[in-house]
Amino acid sequence: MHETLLQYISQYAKSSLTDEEKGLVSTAFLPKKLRKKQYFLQEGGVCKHFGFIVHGAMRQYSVDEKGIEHVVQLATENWWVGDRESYLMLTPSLYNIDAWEETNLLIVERADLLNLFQEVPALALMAREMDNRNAMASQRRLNAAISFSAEKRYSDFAKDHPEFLQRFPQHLIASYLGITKETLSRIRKQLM
Amino acid sequence: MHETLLQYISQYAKSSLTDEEKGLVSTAFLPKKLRKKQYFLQEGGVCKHFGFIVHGAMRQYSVDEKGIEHVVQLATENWWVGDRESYLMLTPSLYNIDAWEETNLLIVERADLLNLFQEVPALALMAREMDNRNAMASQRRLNAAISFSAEKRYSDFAKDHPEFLQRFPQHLIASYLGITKETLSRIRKQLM
DNA sequence: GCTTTTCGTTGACATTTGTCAACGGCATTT
DNA sequence: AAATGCCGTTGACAAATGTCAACGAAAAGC
Repeated sequence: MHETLLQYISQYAKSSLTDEEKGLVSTAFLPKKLRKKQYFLQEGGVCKHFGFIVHGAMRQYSVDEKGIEHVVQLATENWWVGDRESYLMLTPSLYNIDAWEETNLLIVERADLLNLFQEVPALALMAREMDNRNAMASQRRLNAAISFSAEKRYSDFAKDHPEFLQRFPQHLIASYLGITKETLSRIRKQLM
Repeated sequence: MHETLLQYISQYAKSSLTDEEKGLVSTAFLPKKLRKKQYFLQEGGVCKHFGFIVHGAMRQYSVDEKGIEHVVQLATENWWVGDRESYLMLTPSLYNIDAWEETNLLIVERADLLNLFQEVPALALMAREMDNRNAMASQRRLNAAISFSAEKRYSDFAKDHPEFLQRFPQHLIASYLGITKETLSRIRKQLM
């Protein structure tokens, strides 16, 4: 169960873990199973855990005044879930995070993670690497949102994340791209 | 000249610098003056410096196939400028960064900054704090881009950054919000 | 196996936003 | 003072996208 995570850490930290470090990590990250539609975090709640997806698929989204859901993130195996702002500031989250498919997570508590960063340097390195990747991805997505047409956003997405097209229904993809499901349906039709 | 930066660092690192550390920082950060419209970074170039704005106003933007500029960031006093992706990956940047007003910067080279992080722990702390703030701001802006109408994006922006309304012309604000200057003009008219 | 939900599509129409051209005001330059 | 360029606004119109309703197919639940 923890093997995937341990391998993931050494891969992104570019260094391997000692047996002791592996033990520390395995102790702090607890397995958790989520059923379909089950919440990992609900709007208004404080994000006190981060989760690593071992198997499954999840989404993070906000809900507007009209009750419409807006997907800010889709995540499958080997992705991290959690709301960074709420986690860092201990403020109520603006987002919901739930399981789209039945999902196996390894979750870690805030305090434990902060300790682990001291004890397992590779984990801190990995976290920094993830932060950087996340920052770069956000910048690109933001630029796409203000610069590109819905059609280009979709074809870029399909090129960059073909696996998501299989994994998530079109209305979630549409929401992620900031358009309605009807518009996405028409764009796809036109791309043939 | 360096006073502003030194104070900024201790403020965000929540710790003060020794005289030796101040010396190291002051040596590594070189003053640079940019005239209006002068580039700090051009598309295709690799971002080898980061800049701290002591006085002035700048913008970061991409240019699409039609030659239209899309502003991804506006920055004034006490902001950092640079393209993170290019800086981290040493790849050609997708963005231009230039001075909107005459600007005084303190710039630091990649290698020097990496060394400084070892020698001045407070600087590394500050950088981490900036990374976190940047990540939170990106998440919010992304959510706004896919969730809110142009009108709401503008009024939120006006509430959060009233100083920018004075500092930058409307067509730059419009671009930052992902709309045209005509649309922004009409939105403003309607908000009265 | 049957029922219920979810999903994707389509049509008709409304709304939002963009495009293009023109104009006047204002500041800067010469 | 005149000329120039930049800026914000407006009108007429076009294009993109959203809304609402309906339908059938597929999947999920019972």
